[in-house]
Amino acid sequence: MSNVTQEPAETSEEALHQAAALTSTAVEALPGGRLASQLDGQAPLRIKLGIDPTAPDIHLGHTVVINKLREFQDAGHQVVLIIGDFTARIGDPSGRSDQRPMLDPERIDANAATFMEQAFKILDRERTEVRFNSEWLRMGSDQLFGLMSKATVAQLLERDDFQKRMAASDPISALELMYPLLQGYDSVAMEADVEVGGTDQKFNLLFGRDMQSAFGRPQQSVLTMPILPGIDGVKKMSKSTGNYIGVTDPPEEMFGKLMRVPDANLQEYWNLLLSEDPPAEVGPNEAKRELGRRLVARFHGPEASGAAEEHFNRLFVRHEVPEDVAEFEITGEVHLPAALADAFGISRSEARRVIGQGGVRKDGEPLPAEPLDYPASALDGAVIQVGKRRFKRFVEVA
RNA sequence: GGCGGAGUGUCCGAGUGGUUAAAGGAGACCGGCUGUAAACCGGUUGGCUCAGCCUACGUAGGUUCGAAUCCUACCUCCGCCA
Repeated sequence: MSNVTQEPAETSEEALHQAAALTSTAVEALPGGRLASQLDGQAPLRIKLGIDPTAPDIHLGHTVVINKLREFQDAGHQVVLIIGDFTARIGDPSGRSDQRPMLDPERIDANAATFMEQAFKILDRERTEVRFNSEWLRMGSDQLFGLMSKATVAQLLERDDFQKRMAASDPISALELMYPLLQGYDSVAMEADVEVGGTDQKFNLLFGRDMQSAFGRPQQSVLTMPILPGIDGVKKMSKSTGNYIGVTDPPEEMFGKLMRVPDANLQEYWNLLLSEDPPAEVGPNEAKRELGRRLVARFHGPEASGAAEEHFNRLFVRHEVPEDVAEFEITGEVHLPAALADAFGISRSEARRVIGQGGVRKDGEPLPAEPLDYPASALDGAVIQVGKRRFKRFVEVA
């Protein structure tokens, strides 16, 4: 029992080499040297990634970690993808400054399904085991109490997120306190050898080790990956802050969003998403374009990438109307604020404001603040544009 | 269980009876400059049948000519004591 956690006396040259390669883009690999000695064993390692299906879409931030899993797969190891359908009901407190609402089960299931679908754009299906953690976490209270006795409140409160919240007098629910215990138990149940996550997951990942040792299991090693900033270049990429690029974003949108990433973040984006340095000999504009081409090609295929760039040039370099603009049907007398509200999903008041600011164009020409009413025939076939990137073709119908 | 504090717009945060749709900041949006970058500059940022009207300051009532501001109850959160 006691010798399972002991490191072998010597680690082979080859294992050291492999470990170095696998940890090259990681921020930390803990504990030091453990991965190398694990790699020395002949059996494939079980690499765990826990995912909370709180949002349906994978964005580029997630792909940093998923890419790492792929590297492990390519080296012959087994990935265990854990869909946190049970833990999602609690909500991971990591990086949170407030409580999360509990999610309902149907939403979680739907999210999990699309999430997996998207993860397989990167992962090798053959070497991926997908499990839902409700499978083992939906336990009886006896077992749950046993689990809870393995950790102290002090340990659970140690984490930075909670310290901050307490300092700010923000609430922490007892349920949230349970999160690391449950996630840690995932590692026990799945016999994880390695767990991968963002640096914001460090506490949870390390807690998994504590749980494993509490249950007399060998302890996993932990790999933390850098957090990709969102397209604002500042905050962590996430759906809720709206600064994300989704894996399923249409090609033009993905390309466009990548072009909006601040130059200062280029290096980071290249390193984390392509595992390369940006080309030194070209300027930031071209480096960003190349980033866009490659990523669009990865998720949508090479043809899509060319089309996306062309679309970008058309709209933002040549300031032309996009090729295919969705149509919006109008009839009779058109009250512009109302039509814009319906066509673009904004309020009528907002529509009025934008018109007043010269932000609404008809076939490229700004519309004046007056009049607000037009006969449908005057707008028939015209491309109406709000701001720089929202377009609708108005079409008169009888 | 007792005592005390707090709940304001997307978020943070001023505001303690009347020019308060509510200071300031962040974010977002529009425009300018550009490489749709960032930075910077200007404007906007509750809704609507828009020179007016309606709805809003935890919820429900009440006092008052008039309330985000005072009173009562309730809900939620925080702290201290037990």
